[in-house]
Amino acid sequence: MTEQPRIPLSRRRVLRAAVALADRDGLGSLTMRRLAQEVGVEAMSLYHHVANKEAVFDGIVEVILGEIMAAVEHAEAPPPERDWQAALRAQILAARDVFLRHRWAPQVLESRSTTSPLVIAYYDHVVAVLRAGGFSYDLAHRALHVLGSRALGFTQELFTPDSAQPGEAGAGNGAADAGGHTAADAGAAELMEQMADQFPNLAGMLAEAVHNDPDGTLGFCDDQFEFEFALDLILEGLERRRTAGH
Amino acid sequence: MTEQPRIPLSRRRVLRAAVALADRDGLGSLTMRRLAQEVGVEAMSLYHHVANKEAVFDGIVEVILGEIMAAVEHAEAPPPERDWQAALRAQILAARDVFLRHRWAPQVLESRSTTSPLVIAYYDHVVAVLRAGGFSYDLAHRALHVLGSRALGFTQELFTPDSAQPGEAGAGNGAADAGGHTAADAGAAELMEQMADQFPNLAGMLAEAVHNDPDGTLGFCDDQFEFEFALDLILEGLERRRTAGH
DNA sequence: ACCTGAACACCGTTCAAGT
DNA sequence: ACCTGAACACCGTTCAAGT
Repeated sequence: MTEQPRIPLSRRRVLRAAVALADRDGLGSLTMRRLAQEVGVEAMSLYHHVANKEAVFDGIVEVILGEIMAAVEHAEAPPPERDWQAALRAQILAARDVFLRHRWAPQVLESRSTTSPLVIAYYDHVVAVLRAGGFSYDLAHRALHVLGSRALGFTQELFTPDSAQPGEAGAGNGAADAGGHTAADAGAAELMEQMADQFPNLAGMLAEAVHNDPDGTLGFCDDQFEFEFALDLILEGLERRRTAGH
Repeated sequence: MTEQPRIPLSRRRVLRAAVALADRDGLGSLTMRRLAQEVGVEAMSLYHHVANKEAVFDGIVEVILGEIMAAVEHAEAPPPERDWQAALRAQILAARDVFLRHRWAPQVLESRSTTSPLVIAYYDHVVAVLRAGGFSYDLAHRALHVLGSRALGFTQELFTPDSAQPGEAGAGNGAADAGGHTAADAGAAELMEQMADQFPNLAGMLAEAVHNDPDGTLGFCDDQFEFEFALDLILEGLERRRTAGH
């Protein structure tokens, strides 16, 4: 409609449209029919450029990892021989920026059963940094396990002590909307008390955090701050083991 | 067929069947129709006991978290006031055992958009242990972020430097089976060389690990060992920050 | 109260047919 | 070579009807 279908379809164009669609409407909206519609074609035409839907997921993982590789290359960091911690830290935070632009990407990445060669290449690069920093292969191997997905710049949070995050979350046919219209008004304090009964320790944690931050400019959980705190703790622990000669 | 449908259906029985089905055939086989078949009923009958499929997923998360709570309560651990590291370590490893029995559980847990009250209760207990160990609320909060899902006993591995894991992995209509019949014989060494070219650092890591373990009784990645190494590194890092008075 | 059959609105995917 | 329409085999779910 809005543009004439001049350029012929290609695998690349399909995958870029898939990424854009997931960015805009969430992963649940990424169906073959919707994707076809997005590139102005019938669903079955997609199969000339991708084998099936699994291949689409593999493809968008490739796209995201391409962005990560580019971001890592352009990151400003000291040579790892001089300061491996600063070098790895800069690389990981650069990778993290990509995931902040594509919030659905961790979920897709974790859903892949066979590891993408680009993921392997990324971890190969991490090992290169560690080796340059004086790690044995053994400790480098262990470091990969300790870092886990954090090496790529994200952690899947099971539990955010923040207020409930709104918005769509998955495939979601809108449900679970009943009886929530008192949450913002008088119900807030009541809910707080209820939580204090059931989860006294978390409630205490929450109460103190609110107290410490009266201006409320920062959220209770500043994810970026927490991510860096955790990352530094791990890097420091690894350095300690390295100098201990593991 | 094999047993008469004596006892009437119940939410509890539906959820236990769902867990058993996921254990046996994988998460991809968990459809409303298959589940109904499993309890000897038509698919539509399930809707008298669960609201919809999302409710089934929420339900089996409840079941697993119930198992975890029970396992944690029966774990042998010193009182956290005396040794918080040993106490938390024992709790986390007990929780981990449950996930080792239900390999699909992490994926379901991470797919939930609203955090289960049982997950909150679990993390409340973690904070209790930390508080007893002398943590400020602030540092306890940070500890939750550092631990992430590791507090529950699992880490989602993006990349296992092991040999490719076989078997089913998801919804999987069997695909990607072409041209793999030389993997076990002469192809292995060839593949090794190919990897050495593309991923020199990982290849070096792999080569040394094989050399260090000539008997081959242990895999390259002993996950339990790695999990405990990472956990101890983190616990140690947290203790260091605690005594530093954060 | 609990279960059912038929039907609806979606999926991913195959196949024979168009240009 | 690339795209299409109709069809198939699955989903989750609704609804009116059975006992």
